[in-house]
Amino acid sequence: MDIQLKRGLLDVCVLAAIQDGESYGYRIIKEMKPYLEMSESTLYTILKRLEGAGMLTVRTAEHDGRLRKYYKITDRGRVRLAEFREEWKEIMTVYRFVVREGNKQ
Amino acid sequence: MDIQLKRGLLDVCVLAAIQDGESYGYRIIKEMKPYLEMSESTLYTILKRLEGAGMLTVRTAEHDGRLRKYYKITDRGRVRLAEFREEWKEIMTVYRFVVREGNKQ
DNA sequence: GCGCAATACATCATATCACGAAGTATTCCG
DNA sequence: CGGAATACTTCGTGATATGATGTATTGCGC
Repeated sequence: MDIQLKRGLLDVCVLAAIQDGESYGYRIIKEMKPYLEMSESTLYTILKRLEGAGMLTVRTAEHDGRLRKYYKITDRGRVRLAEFREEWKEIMTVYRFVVREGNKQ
Repeated sequence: MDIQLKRGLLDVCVLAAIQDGESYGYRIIKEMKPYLEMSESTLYTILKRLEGAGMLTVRTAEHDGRLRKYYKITDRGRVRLAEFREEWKEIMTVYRFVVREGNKQ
C-alpha cells in the first residue's frame, strides 16, 4: 500500500489495537498485519509518540522471564478515535472528489 | 483535517483536479479548497513531483500578459488514479478495523 | 547442546514531505 | 495611487516511516 496513505491510519490503528484491552508491541504488529503492515521500529516510535500525547499508558511486567511493556488506551486515546471518525467524513468527501463522475464506474 | 491523513490524498487530489482537462496552479488550489486545503508551496512541490514521475506534462503559455503553466494529466497519471481506487479498498479494510464493533454505531 | 527461529524491545541515520515565510511580477478596481 | 487578486518560486524547518543494527531470552529440532 502507498506509504503516504498509511500515515494517517497508523496512529489510530495502534490505538484501535488496544481499544478492547491491554496489549504489547509484538502482539500489536501481528494483530495488525492482515490490515496494515508496519516495521517494529515504526511501531515503537508510534507507541512512544502516543504515550507522549497521553493517549495510552505503559506498564512493564515480567512474562516468562522476559520483560514486556503493556499498553493501555486512555480516555484521551478514545477521544482521538472519536475524532478520527469525524475526520473520516471529510476524507470521504475528498475521496468522492477524486473518483468523481466523468469516469466509468 | 489531520495532516497525516491528508498526505496520501494530496497527490491523487491534484491529479483528479486535472483529470477532465488542463488546469493551472492557482485554479487547482481554488478548485480543491472546498475539499482539501493546501498552501501554494505545497501545491507547486506536488506538481513538480508529479511531473518528475511522468504523471503530468507542463506547458507554459501567456495569458493576459502573464505566464501561466498549464498542467495536463498523462496516461501514467490516469494509471495512478486507477491504482488509488484499488488501494482504497485496502484503506477501507483498515478503516473497518479501526472503527470495528464493540463500539456504538 | 548447538544453532536457529521466534519473541520482545531499542536506537540511529536517512529520506520524504507539507508548510510557513518571503519574494517577484503583473493586472484590475476604487 | 494603493491594495487586492492573480501566478509562480525558493528556502528552511519539523515531523515521521523505515531499514539496519543491536541486545537478550525462550523454545524447538536434530
